[in-house]
Amino acid sequence: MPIPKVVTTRRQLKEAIAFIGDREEFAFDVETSGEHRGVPALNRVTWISLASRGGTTVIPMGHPNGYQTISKATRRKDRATGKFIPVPAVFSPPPDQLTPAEVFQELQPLFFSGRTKIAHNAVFDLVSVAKYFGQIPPPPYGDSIVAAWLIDENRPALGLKPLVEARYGLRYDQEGVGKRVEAHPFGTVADYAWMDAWTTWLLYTHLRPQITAAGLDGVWSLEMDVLEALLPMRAAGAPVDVAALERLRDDLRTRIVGAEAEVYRAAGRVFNLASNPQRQQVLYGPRPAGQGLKPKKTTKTGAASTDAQALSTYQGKNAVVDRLLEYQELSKILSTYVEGYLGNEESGKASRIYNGRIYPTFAQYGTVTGRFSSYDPNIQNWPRSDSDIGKAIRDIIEPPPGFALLVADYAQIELRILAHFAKEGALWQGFWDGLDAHVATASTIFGIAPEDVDRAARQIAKGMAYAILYGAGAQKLADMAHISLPKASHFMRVHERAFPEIYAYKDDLLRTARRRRPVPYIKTLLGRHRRLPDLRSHAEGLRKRAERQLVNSHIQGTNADITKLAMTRFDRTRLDGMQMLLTVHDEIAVLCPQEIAQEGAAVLYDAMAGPEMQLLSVPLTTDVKIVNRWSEAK
DNA sequence: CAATAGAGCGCT
DNA sequence: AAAGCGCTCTATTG
Repeated sequence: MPIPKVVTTRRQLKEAIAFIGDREEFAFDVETSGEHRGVPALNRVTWISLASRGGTTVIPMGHPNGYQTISKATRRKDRATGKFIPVPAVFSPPPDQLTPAEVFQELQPLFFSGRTKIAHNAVFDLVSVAKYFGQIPPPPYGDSIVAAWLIDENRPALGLKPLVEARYGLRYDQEGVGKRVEAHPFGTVADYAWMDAWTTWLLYTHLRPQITAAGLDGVWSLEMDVLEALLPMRAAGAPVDVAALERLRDDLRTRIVGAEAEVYRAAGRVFNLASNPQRQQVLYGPRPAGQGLKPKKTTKTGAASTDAQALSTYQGKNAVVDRLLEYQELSKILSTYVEGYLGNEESGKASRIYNGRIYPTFAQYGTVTGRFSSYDPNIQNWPRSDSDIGKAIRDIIEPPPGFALLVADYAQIELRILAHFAKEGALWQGFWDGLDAHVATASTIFGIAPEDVDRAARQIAKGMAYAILYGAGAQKLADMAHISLPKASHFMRVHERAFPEIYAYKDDLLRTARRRRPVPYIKTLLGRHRRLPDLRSHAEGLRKRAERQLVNSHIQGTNADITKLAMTRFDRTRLDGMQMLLTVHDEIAVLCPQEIAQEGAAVLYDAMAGPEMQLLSVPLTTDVKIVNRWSEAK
């Protein structure tokens, strides 16, 4: 029996499910509505479409519209004011539809079976439907966005529409139906949702064999396990102390008003502190209107830079500079981390806190190196705990009563990975001897005993380590370590003599990558690829850049492999009540019932650094802290 | 009005 | 001529 195209009756639903149920794997896609349509823990699913070999179906369950009956115009000009006013579309009543309860009850056997559930960005769709099932559908999973990313991590747009257009030359959403399905007619949305499931199926069946052909089955399996670990995280979100955030808002607002006034007083004029052209005038314009400072730095377009680095020369010497830097710090925190979450009526910012929780999205496909990215909100760039303001921000994560926060991070993991790849030498030995890596490096470079290494020497060594990782030049090192350029060059030469194995590793890696066809690439510890076409560029600047990216990707990507593996291990071994909250590249934070905090910490430790995680030829160590607030961890 | 670019800045 | 991100604001362009 063929599959019905649009399902509005129980009989059709049973037919559709019987058809899909005959298959081992199926793709699905949800359309969501409501205030929180982008938050899968809270949104309302108004359509679900299913596709598999030979058939695709779409199931509406609460679409509000029928046909569009009056005008196609979306806005009209007001005669009196000349402004545009939105015109609400007028629709006929929608057809009778099944309810979500009816639909998900029937879908239960399909989703809670051994069939492979495939979607494009599957975490979103799986968590969206999990609410209706009362639990998260089990693996196996497939994800066409992850597949496309593993095959080409450099692709700028991984969305379903760009991929479908690139592969099939097909464009089916010119009007942006998917952005707001409830604003479109029933038939339009039916076609749209149907296409989403169908194209997801097409893409997946096209891409999945390519994963195998490219030798990426290992990372694919890792990423599907990561996807599984992300589901409960995304479903639960992270609890936030709203009252503390509001107090912080009030405090910052007061301080900013003062800071702003002080800038104006010092400058002798009022201007827009956030406008670069105006800041340039005030700082670099001739006296008396401006401060007459000499620009120390230009932006990439050649303008006089007013960033903190450019102004640092005049710190303590010019009152406008000092006050401006203070203002800048406060206003960054307020707008990004406080009002960005609480919302702000005046500027029209929406709140990002729902039921006392934020729901950051961790995109496992969000970077070219294999790391996660985080957005809406980005929780990976919260200010560090070494300032009071940073502490206050981090501390808005509030464990519920009876819960502790476990915070674990890998110690110097990128340097350990570097030592592992270099296989031998002073860095490698230093990790085995349990030395502080930077102290050990300083001791080697300067030829002094470790106990004689002072802070300045350690700072230079640390700068050196990151210079190697990121491929910085002598100038950058000089800036970082606050030393002269000749000194920096000298230390870099000494470093090269003291750690020949590191430079041999880099050369080797470059050679291996260059030999690969058709495009040069590296493989991380767990087999992830990073392609760098520019490694063969004839433009020296591009080629050198690609060389730096290659070394960095090898190390950063291996770090991502290890952290992602640790997350999957944690997900499998976590005790009842434990919940992963967030991950910041080399760090994992977890909620744990207070009474099992010790056992929980041991489980987390083992997941991150237990015997099975000793994947490197140097020890991989982790520090797990049991705290009440995040800032206490550092 | 919406989208984009540029500058700037938070993090590992 | 330092790798990888996302967010906010202003100014400009469509």
